[in-house]
Amino acid sequence: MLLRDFEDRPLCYASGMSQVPDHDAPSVPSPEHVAELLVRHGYRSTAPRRAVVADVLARGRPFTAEEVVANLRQRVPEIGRATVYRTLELLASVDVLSRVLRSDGHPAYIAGTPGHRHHLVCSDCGAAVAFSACPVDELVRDLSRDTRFSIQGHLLEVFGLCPECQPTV
Amino acid sequence: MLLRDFEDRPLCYASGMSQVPDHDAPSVPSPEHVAELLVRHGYRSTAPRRAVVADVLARGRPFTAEEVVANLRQRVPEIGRATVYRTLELLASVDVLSRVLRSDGHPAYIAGTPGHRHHLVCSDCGAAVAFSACPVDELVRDLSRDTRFSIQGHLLEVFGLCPECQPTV
DNA sequence: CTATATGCAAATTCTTTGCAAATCG
DNA sequence: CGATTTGCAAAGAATTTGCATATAG
Repeated sequence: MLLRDFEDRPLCYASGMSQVPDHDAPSVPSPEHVAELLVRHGYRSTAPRRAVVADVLARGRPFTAEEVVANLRQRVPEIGRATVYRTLELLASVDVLSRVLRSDGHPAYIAGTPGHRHHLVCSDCGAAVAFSACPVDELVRDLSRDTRFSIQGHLLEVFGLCPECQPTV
Repeated sequence: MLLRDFEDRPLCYASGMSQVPDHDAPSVPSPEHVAELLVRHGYRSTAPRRAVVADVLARGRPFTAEEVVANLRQRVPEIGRATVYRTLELLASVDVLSRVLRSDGHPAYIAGTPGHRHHLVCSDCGAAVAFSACPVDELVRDLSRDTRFSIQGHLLEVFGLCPECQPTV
């Protein structure tokens, strides 16, 4: 499909040494926490699922199902493509992952979005910074009142160029 | 693929008789306006493109490329699938359409989004209401300052149930 | 044990591409 | 006319499904 290659580029903001006050690299729950979460929801913690979880938690940027498949296949060749797809959906259903629309137009997931979080994503290298300041809540009240919709949720993504990827730094 | 069927459901807010103060059904530019826009951008206004435009402008909710293909094929059987895909991308590039992530997880387009607009979409029937009040601008200033990203744009979608689709009206 | 989850391969669905023929301006 | 656009058919991706087998609890 000729995806933009987000794999082999350096992370601008990996974790830890962030220069970013008030905003963090996507916070990553531990694999154990996720395993427990699955069990709590009545699912089983299996080896293939743990492999997917480990892969996915290590990513700080949006990724597609196929990217996970490709990467996992290298270390766990026997893992089934369908299992990866199913597990990603499962993880999204328990809010370990969020579905996002990547700036290249492909539907993708992003990890580490417990609670109410959004992402600022670099459209060049794909680096993601999470932020929790969400200005949508008040808007939602207005919309709810004016439209009589019962509002369930929202999707907010911000795109831009991270410092490393800007033309003239 | 078993998509949620947004085709044969009634529009909750079609156009005109909106009960929605300050928020409108997605505003639809005229086919002629779009044709002129294409020409102004150096593209040609051709019959197949006009057919796609007509189809697309009549939709008040997010739709996929395949949905347009299926619908167009009924009245213009000779139209090529590739032409539809190409035209949709073209229309998105001149801002007649916006790419959105539909609540069923499928990448889709939505028509009638001139200027800075967002959509409140019913996750049951797919009805869309556009709104222009965007609370993101101030956030963007903060993010820009704090992260040093040069921010290019954002994607905001709100999901909920329209009045018609709520369990107990 | 037994319900759940897996891997595989095949079926579907979605999207893109190459190219000769048609068409807009 | 000449560059752009189209339709087609085929290639290429992405995603889903059915089912026998394996496994967690």
